[in-house]
Amino acid sequence: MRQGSLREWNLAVVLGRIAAADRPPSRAELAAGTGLTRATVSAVVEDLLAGRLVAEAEPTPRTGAGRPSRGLVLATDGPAGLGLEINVDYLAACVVDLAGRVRHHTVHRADLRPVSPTEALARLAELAARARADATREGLTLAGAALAVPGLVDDAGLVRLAPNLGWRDVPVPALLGAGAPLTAHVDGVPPLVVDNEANLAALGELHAGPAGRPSFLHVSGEVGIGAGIVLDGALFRGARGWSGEIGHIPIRPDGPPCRCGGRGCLETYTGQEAILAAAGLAGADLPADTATTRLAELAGAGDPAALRALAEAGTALGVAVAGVVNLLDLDTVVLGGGYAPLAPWLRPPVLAEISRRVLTAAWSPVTVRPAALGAAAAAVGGAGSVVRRILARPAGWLARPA
Amino acid sequence: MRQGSLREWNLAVVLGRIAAADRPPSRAELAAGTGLTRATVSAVVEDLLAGRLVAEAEPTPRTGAGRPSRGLVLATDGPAGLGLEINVDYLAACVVDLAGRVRHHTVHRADLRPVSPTEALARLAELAARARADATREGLTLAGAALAVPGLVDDAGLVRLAPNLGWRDVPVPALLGAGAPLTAHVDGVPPLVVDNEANLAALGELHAGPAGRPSFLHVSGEVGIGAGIVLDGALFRGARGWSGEIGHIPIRPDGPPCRCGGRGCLETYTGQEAILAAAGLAGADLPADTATTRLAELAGAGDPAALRALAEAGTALGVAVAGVVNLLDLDTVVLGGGYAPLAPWLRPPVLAEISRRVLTAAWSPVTVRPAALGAAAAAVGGAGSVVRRILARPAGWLARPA
DNA sequence: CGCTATTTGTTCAGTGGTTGAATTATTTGA
DNA sequence: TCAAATAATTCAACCACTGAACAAATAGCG
Repeated sequence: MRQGSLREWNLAVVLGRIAAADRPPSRAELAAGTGLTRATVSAVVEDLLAGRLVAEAEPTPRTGAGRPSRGLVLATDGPAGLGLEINVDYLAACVVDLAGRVRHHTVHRADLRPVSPTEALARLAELAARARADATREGLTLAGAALAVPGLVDDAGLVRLAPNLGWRDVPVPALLGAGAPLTAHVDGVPPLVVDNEANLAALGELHAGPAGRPSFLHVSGEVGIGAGIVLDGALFRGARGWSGEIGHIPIRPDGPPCRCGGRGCLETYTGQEAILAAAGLAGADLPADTATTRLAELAGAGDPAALRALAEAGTALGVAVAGVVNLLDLDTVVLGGGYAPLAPWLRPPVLAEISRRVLTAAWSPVTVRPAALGAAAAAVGGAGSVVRRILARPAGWLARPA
Repeated sequence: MRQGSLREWNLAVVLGRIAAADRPPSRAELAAGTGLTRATVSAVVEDLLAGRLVAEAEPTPRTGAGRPSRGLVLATDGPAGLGLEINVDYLAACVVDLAGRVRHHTVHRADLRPVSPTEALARLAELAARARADATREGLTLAGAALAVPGLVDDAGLVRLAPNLGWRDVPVPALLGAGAPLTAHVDGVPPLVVDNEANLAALGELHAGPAGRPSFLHVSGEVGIGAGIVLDGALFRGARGWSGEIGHIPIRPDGPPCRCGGRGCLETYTGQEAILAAAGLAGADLPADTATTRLAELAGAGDPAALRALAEAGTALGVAVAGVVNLLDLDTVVLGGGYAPLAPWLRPPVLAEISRRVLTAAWSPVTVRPAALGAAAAAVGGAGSVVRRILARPAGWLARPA
């Protein structure tokens, strides 16, 4: 560790406190909270103010005796993150500022399966350009972009396999034109990172949820089933970045064959297609989200086939989730993606399996809840991950060439 | 971060490099490796030498031109860790020095099930006293102790549940007399930490194995089945410290009932008792380790019942492990505890299930290997965790009152 | 044997960043 | 109007790292 690292570290510590506080903290409060002296905090805050990462809040009318403190808030006219998402039946773009507010959000519904990767990415680039224009108009500077894809992605942004999209070895950053205005690498990170949809959705849930360092499993039920694993407040990506393939956890070793080559995988019981088929909606040939909405309506109306399909799917999901909870000792499971609207019916059987199968459930219960973020959660999560990177290491942003 | 933290950090960085190096590094090499100047490294090393954490190695006869370098090694007469273990059929104590060498090791075989916790811990205290005397004779200073228990342990060292030992809510630190000579808290950590046997065994494997930041699953097959999860070179304990309960992952949701209340848990297929019963060794009433040895002999001799039992157990284990590997994207699975001697027969079916069920196995193979540490791996791992704590934060040790 | 090249480790003035106390700024309450 | 109280800044001191110069120790070579 060099000498200058000290200042870098303290920039991150102070900025992190400002971000985590529930009300704008003063310099004095930051000093008390961090253990640094007020002199040091003042110097650090001066750097942050100069770099447009924080701003002084409007003075609050009533405080008490003494010189009034000036609260510090995250800047809403500084850097922002661009979040993009390609999924089977929609494209999305959004912009999130440092404070975590969604400042722009577009969702474009269309079945992407018959479309070539090149064409799909061209359409996405259009959405991105519009988002960028919007951001510039509001005085924001895009600091980077994250693209969510429903598949396995390697470090270079190559989409190795996106089965439900029919993609294989698609070099996304090159095709997306590397997002012309984002060409500068900030702090060694490329301007566009491509990541798995489930990972980014879990990140979104992490930052939308309560503060702290939670551990939870975010299950994303789309055509496939992905999971994002958050451990101690950090996304766990696995040795090669391919963690979370929960869809192929074996439920019955001799169950129906799965396209992965195994038998009785979770996906054959709880994948979107399996649920819809069991509910008698298979032939309808509706777009996936419409079909899910329809299923929720039927279940709400008490349709027996729908209720039975959801109960069975929930039980299979519960078996898999119970194994994960036993293994990782998680206290929360989040139902996201296509499962979020179905949560009222999936939750009871999942909870039942957990309480049957998790050793420690008796002492400390496991929470199962729908995702806090709605549509295109992965896009929002991706945009959030961009600004989080700046919050975690502000020195890199402050030292940028521009 | 205070100003002094800089030095604290650099002490840890330099000490870590010395520990990780495969041959004693010189101050100059450390400077080149860390990016610090030689002046700084010299100052840091002086502190470490004064604190008896490192020592200068014997000068090597041949070097080349220039002033000969003086290699630095971890001290073997400084702090050491005491590792203790209570299991169903043995007690163990060992002492590990900073360099990771086992300087003392005693295993005392006895069936602990009919013995009261108080009596068992009294016997263990005796082993610990002997280990301590040995350590003192060799010039070592015990810096702390870790006790491995086959059960769920909370932060305060209370054993909530050790089913195979028949323990429930046993306040171990109080009963062990808190190990009289270890009463000082070093750096906020109590002198005795109690932890799960599988966790400590995994830690032992982590440090005995190759350097780096590996991610692996260490499966410990004793009477119950526990697993220690190492992610990015760190043990993952879970939200409440109860991770790794792999024994109750569901294999067949409608399989035989398990004492946990669920059905078809892994333990009902691959627990020690289940394997022995399937091999026709159930009635023999041998101590567990003897029975395992006998089973290995039978399998080695080609006994059909033994081979069939092991193949079936390995398949069930493989199903569970495949799910874990899919979920966490691990590249290594270690067979430890009672599984280590059976690894030649368990490995093929486990590998077969992994290659059938793990999506990414085709691109990057998963290694399945027996544990590197032998008997009482958890005791060695626990002792190692004590000295690792010092290596990770040497300033705390250097600043100790004594 | 003496000289040079070479590499290691130490010394020392210089610098960046934190520290602690004193000082200034701004408000409330008597 | 003034004292009390709290917030923020200023400034000399200090700590740890930096860079360059220097001393130490060895190999190679004539």
